[in-house]
Amino acid sequence: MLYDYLLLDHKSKEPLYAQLYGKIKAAVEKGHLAAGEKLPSIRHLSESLRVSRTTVETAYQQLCVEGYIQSSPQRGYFVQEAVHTSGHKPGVIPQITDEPGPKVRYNFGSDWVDSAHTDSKLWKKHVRQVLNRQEAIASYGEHQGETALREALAAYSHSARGVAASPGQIVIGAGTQPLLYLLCGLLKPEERRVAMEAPGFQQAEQVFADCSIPVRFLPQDQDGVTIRELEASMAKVLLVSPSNRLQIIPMARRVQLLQWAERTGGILVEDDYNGELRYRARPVPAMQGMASERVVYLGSFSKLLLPSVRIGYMVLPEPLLKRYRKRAARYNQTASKIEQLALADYIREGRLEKQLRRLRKLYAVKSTRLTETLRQMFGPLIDLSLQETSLRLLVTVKNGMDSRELVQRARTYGVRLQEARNREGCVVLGFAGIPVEEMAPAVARLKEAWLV
Amino acid sequence: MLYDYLLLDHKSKEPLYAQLYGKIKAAVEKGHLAAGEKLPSIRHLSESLRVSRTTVETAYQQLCVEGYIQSSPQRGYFVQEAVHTSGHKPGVIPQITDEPGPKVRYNFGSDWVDSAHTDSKLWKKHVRQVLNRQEAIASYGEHQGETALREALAAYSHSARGVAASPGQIVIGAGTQPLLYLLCGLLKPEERRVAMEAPGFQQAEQVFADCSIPVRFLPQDQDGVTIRELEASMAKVLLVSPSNRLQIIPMARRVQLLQWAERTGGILVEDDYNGELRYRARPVPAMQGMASERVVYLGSFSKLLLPSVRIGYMVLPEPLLKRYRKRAARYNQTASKIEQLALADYIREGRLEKQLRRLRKLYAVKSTRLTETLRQMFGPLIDLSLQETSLRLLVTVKNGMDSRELVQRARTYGVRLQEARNREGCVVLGFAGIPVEEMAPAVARLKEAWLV
DNA sequence: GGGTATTTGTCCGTATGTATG
DNA sequence: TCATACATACGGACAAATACC
Repeated sequence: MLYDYLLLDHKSKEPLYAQLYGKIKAAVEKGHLAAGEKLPSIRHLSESLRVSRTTVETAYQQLCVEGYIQSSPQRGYFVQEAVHTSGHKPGVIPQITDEPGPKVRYNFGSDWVDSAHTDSKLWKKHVRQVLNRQEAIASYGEHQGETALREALAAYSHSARGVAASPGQIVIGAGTQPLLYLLCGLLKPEERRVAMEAPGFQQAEQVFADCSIPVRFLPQDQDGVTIRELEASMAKVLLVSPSNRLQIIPMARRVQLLQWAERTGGILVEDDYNGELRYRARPVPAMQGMASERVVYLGSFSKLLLPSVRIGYMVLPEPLLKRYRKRAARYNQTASKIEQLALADYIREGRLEKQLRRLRKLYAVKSTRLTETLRQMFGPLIDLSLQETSLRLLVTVKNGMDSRELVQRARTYGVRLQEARNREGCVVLGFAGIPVEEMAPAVARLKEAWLV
Repeated sequence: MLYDYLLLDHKSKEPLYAQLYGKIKAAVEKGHLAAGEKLPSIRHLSESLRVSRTTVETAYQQLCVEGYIQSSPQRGYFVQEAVHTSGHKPGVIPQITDEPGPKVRYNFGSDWVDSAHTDSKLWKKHVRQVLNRQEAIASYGEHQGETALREALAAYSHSARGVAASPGQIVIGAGTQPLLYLLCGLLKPEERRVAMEAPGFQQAEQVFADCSIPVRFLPQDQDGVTIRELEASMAKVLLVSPSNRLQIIPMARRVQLLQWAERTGGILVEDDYNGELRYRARPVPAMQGMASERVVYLGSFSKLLLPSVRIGYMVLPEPLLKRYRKRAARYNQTASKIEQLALADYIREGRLEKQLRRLRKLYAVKSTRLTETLRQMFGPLIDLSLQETSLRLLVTVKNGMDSRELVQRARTYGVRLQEARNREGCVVLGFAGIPVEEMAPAVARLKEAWLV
């Protein structure tokens, strides 16, 4: 085989792998490579082109991350099916149909994920394997969650997030909400005073409301909640989302928060939503690892694995664990046993970490692409500020419109996005749900909407 | 992954590779990295720490030279086998196990079912089919529960239990507990006064406690809760389990309860636990069907299908439904989407009703066999009282032992069973989990335990 | 149809060129 | 000139999927 259209220029300044990437990408986009078609194997192509296997591998990987092609281990690389259909891909279905309006064509809502890049095949395989274990489906699950999963999570959360937890400290649940209910039940009467960073975490607020636990929202400086406000609030429980903020909480403030907890006997609930998804910045370990005695750690997976898998976990510190054990039997496990066991195997085989690496690369590409496109099209008319871990970009538009108007106008042009709270002229673009190749058209649409 | 103990300080004057070298060296010396343990690969560590591969490589090389670690080409770096002071592994905290006790040979616990009679084959088939529907696993579920399942349940609950519900009134959840939390959130402040029949329904009591809703337990006559006590309690919500009692609630009392609800604006929560499993007596339809405006109906499946499938549903009357709709988006669905869809198909094909017929026959046989065997072996030493719908037999043993002692002694003989609350010398035998052919040996074992 | 050889993606340590003080 | 850090490129080893006998 010669693959002459892929011939590379060794004298060019552009790296070999980049040349190859570009050529294949072009071939896919122009339809020269049909959907489902098999690409030459890494070895064959590297021999044909007289380059190293790594060169080909690097190019393939990048294409893979961006969704042009798909890897099937030990079988080959294949051109993605239907990448460029303009319709909705399965898996990008709106959560709720909030107020109807013009049809949403580009969804920058932060509750979406572009599921084109999940490895549902592998997940299915694991579920199937669990199904074949008769004892797994024919018996009740453990109240606290399957031991196998708790063991896998202890190891994973340690290596991925620096969480120090034994399997016995981990409680599984069908997402964050059931776990929070459980946590509320563990609080002593005098502890039922909760503070949060800012309104907006509706799922949590609802739980506290249901448990009739009063919630205070604390004013913040740029580093997050201040100790002064925290102490003034008289709260005994502070719920923080260190990874889901515009700015990370610097170490100094973290230490202060932990000191507050130890000094006052307070409880720090650390919601590590998407904590492992730092795709660009350097990793910041969970606070739980710094002082596990006063911290409750909350982790989840729906953004990492598949939207349909709703499993979360909570790491309880010793004092709360004691209270939990007394009443564990009164809480039924909410997460599906089969999915728990499948997830345990998935993690144990290191698949989750692999998936994570893949997602990090993908989101790095997406954020770069979005940033570049915005800069290019709007120039000095916008300011950008990328949230380092979450999958959102904070955009300040300097065209005189306020946040509401920006959102409204975008909406009439078929682009869904969110207002930034407390920031005039700011909107938030969640880019997880936008396929790479739709970034440019989506931004173009925004330009139409905003620059009249 | 994270390797938080290796996190580097980019602002430090010390070179990155030197920092890394020092940290790993310290970890090896302190024994945190055991001899022979594999270090993270250069690639992974460089990605995790967001430094270049060379940085990691330089550190590794230096460690290699100094004999701390060893390179094994194409395999990785490993900690040198050498004598190091042993230390505790990080993050491994001893797990607490519940009291062991003698091995359980015969399990009369009421949370047990005899798995030989579940049709797991068919269930597996349905799950597999759902797995093959890509859109099913690659998208978020509906907050209220999958429409397909709610439609199937509306039809099933009507035909099986006389429940009058449209799919829009049905809310799915991972068992009764999450649904009760949700229900608590729907109550107005003045409605937060709950009455129950008697202590013992721990799962529900715990939910009310978590929501700080006071619960009154009402004295009963033989037909259940009396209206007089109900009115005296000033409760606004009454939780009844009509099918999970020793005696059914007669129609007259049912009407009285419904009238109470209508007269006072009260809410009747009907927990129809195992309601469809009347294997001996004539079926009694759900109260919900008699006056759906004031009744919340709760149904579940774990006893019908497979213990591992934890799906329940709640039928909300119009007034509560309105409140629910307003905040539905704030509650995430807890039940597994895949299992919801599999269950929908299962029900739609009429499998659930078939399974029900099978179980009714089976449990009729089991209860007869158990009753007969007990009478035969113990003669006049015991009194039996069979709960008409539930899968339990209330046994009064007249050998002078109290409930605690009966349970304890049985346990040492490898038989697990439960105390009957508030009844001296009584124990509860749940027979769902004992295969028919093991009834006789199990009872013989009890005889050994109790008749010394 | 069951064992064996081959193909293939993937992981790995390594080497080299280059930019920046 | 040298130390540091990064980007690119190389080929060996491995296990799983597949094709072949």
